[in-house]
Amino acid sequence: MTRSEENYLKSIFHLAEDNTSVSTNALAKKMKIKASSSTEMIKKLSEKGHVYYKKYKGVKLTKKGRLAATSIVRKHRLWEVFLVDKLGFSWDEVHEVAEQLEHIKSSKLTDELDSFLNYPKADPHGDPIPDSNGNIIDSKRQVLANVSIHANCICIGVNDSSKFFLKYLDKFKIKLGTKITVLNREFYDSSMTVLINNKKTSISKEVSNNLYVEII
Amino acid sequence: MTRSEENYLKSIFHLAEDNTSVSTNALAKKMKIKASSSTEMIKKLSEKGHVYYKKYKGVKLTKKGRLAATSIVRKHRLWEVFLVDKLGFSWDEVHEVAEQLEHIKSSKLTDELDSFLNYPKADPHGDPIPDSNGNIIDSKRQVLANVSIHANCICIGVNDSSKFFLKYLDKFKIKLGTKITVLNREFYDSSMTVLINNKKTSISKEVSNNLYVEII
DNA sequence: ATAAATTTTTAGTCTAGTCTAAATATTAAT
DNA sequence: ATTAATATTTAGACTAGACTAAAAATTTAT
Ligand SMILES: [Mn+2]
Ligand SMILES: [Mn+2]
Ligand SMILES: [Mn+2]
Ligand SMILES: [Mn+2]
Repeated sequence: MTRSEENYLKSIFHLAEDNTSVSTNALAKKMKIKASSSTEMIKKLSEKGHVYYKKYKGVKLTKKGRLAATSIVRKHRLWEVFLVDKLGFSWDEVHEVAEQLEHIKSSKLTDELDSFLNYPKADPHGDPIPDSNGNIIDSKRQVLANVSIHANCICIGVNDSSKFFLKYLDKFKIKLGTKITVLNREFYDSSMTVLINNKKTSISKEVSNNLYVEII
Repeated sequence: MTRSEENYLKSIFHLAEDNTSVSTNALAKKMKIKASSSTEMIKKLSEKGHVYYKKYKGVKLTKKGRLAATSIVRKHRLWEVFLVDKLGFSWDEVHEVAEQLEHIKSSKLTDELDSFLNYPKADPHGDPIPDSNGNIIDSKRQVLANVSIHANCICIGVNDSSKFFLKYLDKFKIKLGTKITVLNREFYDSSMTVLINNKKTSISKEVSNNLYVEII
């Protein structure tokens, strides 16, 4: 499998973790390539048995394709943990490097890394780490925006791993494990007033929609 | 820089660490490609200022090319240390994986890795690790074959990092740090009798030529 | 139900990196 | 100093993966 093939499979997986059908265009958009290119690659992946493909009907991962995809995701997230826990990277610095490291081919490496890191369940952004069979335990996470008033919750993940969002969170001292108490929600703009580190803070809907929390 | 360009520079470096001229053919042989391919790439590297090239006269690294090459070697060897010291790989398993890891682009990663590993001076095969400026402290290593009789020495490296040789050494419990006393040398086949771990062992010239030692 | 807009595919082109076969230059041998 | 052998370069072809432009299918709007 080439690096390019791996990236296509990973993108298809991310666009449809539930294994619904992914359109040529959606894939092209996600990968920042032209639709004609994704059509081409889809054909090749179909030949190789990684996806089901019917012209004009989009594409779905096969068992084999899904396993390949989750293997990449597993490596990506394990490396992110490594970078943060062992090398002192911050959570907004790891993604680009993990994009490279995820393509290293050595199951021994992946498994030893997993062990070295003490079998982490989630990456630095709270995303679950698939096991080597492609299984993902997805704790039904909910978004802060949907939490009812007066609830106490803990930040357990982010829905947007962009530098911009992560640095915003850093500024407000919000990280995984941070306790958040919902005080109020504005009808007008869906902004929320919350208590973080014993400080009242106002949070826009963009932010509350991108924070995963667990009620306690 | 593409992965391929990096591999060419690394090969040129290994063929001539002393920066003598490398022939098209030697490069092709080392990289297991055809001479025509190396000619092509040499031209491109020359365009980009990584090598000096005069038709029919072979190729030499420029300052810039040498720095690029040593950067790859630095990464290769640091990753090998990581794999052995942190992930429990044996010294005959690390090379293929390091061949992939050496192409990861992130100077922060490389430098943090170096720090995490406690600034190792040599990789698991005793090869020196270049610093980030491309400087290599090469302790003038000598080969066991050249050591005089009755000398006491310590194994500090191997000249052949192939699985075959490394596994041979494992079988005889020879590793970096192992003390070797030279007892005798046969005129006929240049084989040596040596004392290793208090056991008399006979060693062929192939082996003694591939073991670097330090006299104590 | 047709027409318009959108999505998807096809056809043809480009670059990187490889190859084979042929041409040319260099080196070694007579 | 020629000739033979070897090394190197050139020419032309191939594949992977991208692109643009145009054709075809599908979806949406009238
Ligand atoms: Mn990531
Ligand atoms: Mn992540
Ligand atoms: Mn190596
Ligand atoms: Mn090594």
